[in-house]
Amino acid sequence: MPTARRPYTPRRPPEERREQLLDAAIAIIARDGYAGISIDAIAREAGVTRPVVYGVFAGLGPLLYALLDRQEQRALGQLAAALPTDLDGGDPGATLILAVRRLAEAVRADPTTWRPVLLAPDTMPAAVRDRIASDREVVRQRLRTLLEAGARQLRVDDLDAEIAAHAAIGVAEYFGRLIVEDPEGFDTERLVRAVGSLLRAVGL
Amino acid sequence: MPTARRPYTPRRPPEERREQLLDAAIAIIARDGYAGISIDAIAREAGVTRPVVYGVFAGLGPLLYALLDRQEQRALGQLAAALPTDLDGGDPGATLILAVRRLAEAVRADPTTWRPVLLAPDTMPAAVRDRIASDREVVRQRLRTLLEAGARQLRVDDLDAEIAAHAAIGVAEYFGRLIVEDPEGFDTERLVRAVGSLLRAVGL
DNA sequence: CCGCAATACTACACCACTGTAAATAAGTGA
DNA sequence: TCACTTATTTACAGTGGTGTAGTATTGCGG
Repeated sequence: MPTARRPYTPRRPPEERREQLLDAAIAIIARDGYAGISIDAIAREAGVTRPVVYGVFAGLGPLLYALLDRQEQRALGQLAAALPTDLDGGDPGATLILAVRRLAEAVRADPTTWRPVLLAPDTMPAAVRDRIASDREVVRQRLRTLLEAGARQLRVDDLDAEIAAHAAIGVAEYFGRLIVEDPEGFDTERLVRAVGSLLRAVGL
Repeated sequence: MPTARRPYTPRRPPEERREQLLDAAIAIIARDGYAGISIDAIAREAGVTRPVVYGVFAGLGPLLYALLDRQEQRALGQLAAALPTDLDGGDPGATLILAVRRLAEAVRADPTTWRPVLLAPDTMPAAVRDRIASDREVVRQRLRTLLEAGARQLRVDDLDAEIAAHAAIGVAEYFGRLIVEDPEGFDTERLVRAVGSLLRAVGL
């Protein structure tokens, strides 16, 4: 009796297979964390054998890089939508509150996109971590510019915008992780209120 | 010609061997990150064979847990030394600035202790991560109490101490990671000055 | 200086994952 | 319906790690 042959998975053009494999990788990360990721696990998750994966990606590193690339596009898009380009003389406080609410909602609505960015551990390939770090720097510079504009507008002259931008990124990523890990247990409005009273304490 | 026998490493009583192995683990983490950790790697680093490691620890999980345990004692000790127990009617601003400086210096002086706590990736055993999470909660509650006392003293009545404590932990851990990853490139005094001007903005 | 318990090492069986060459099935166009 | 391209599978060789049973060495107490 010959050993039963595995039934063929439906054929897909490479581009479609590629997306499917990235989705499989995300599913594993969401279910088992980054520890569970491997070419083998991804192939299994997609109901496919390893050579299929190698047909589309050169290895785990490139696959993870592609994954980040895809999720990063989405994350940066949501970020751009939440953050103003410049202040235009508008009310900096209102702008901040709006940005906070939008970001919190974006992360809550789409944790799958944000998880690989906010929770990338140091077991990720160096290329991936470097990319995330450089994205973070871009966002931080933009934030710094905004903070400087806000400070000018409010006649604050002793703001260290560099440090402040660091701190803002730190808090934002922290709350982002909180949301990703427990979207239900997070109260966006309470956060917004807290930002509101901080603004009041600073004097608008 | 019989294959050359490996020379015996000097014998050590278990307690001493235990410390040596934990030191070896730390060295690997510092050099290669958490990705490089394994019983095998630790044994090699210590110049010893695997069975020696198994003689002291039941496996990688228990070893990492023991490692965290040791470093955590040191970290919590430094934290306790940096954070006041209560405000006692002292100046909350000065207290905060002192705490910030002490913490920054503590992390800079001893990154080896803090790295496993601040940079524990999700590839760490669940037991380890849970322990870190619960430590964080303890610190956060203490912080919340301090913030409430400070708010009372300053006649601030709309502070959400829960959220504020979260934010403070978020920023503190972020800057902590910055220091651990690049102790030289970090300017403690500049950070302290920035906290100072924030305090001034809030009105002392 | 010798016996022996404590401590270390060797060797093996096993598992999970990697990467690739060769075989096979599935569609597609003539 | 048949040939052919393309996508998928099987099979194998290699790597690195785990955990343990058995054996050798060390160095201390007498």
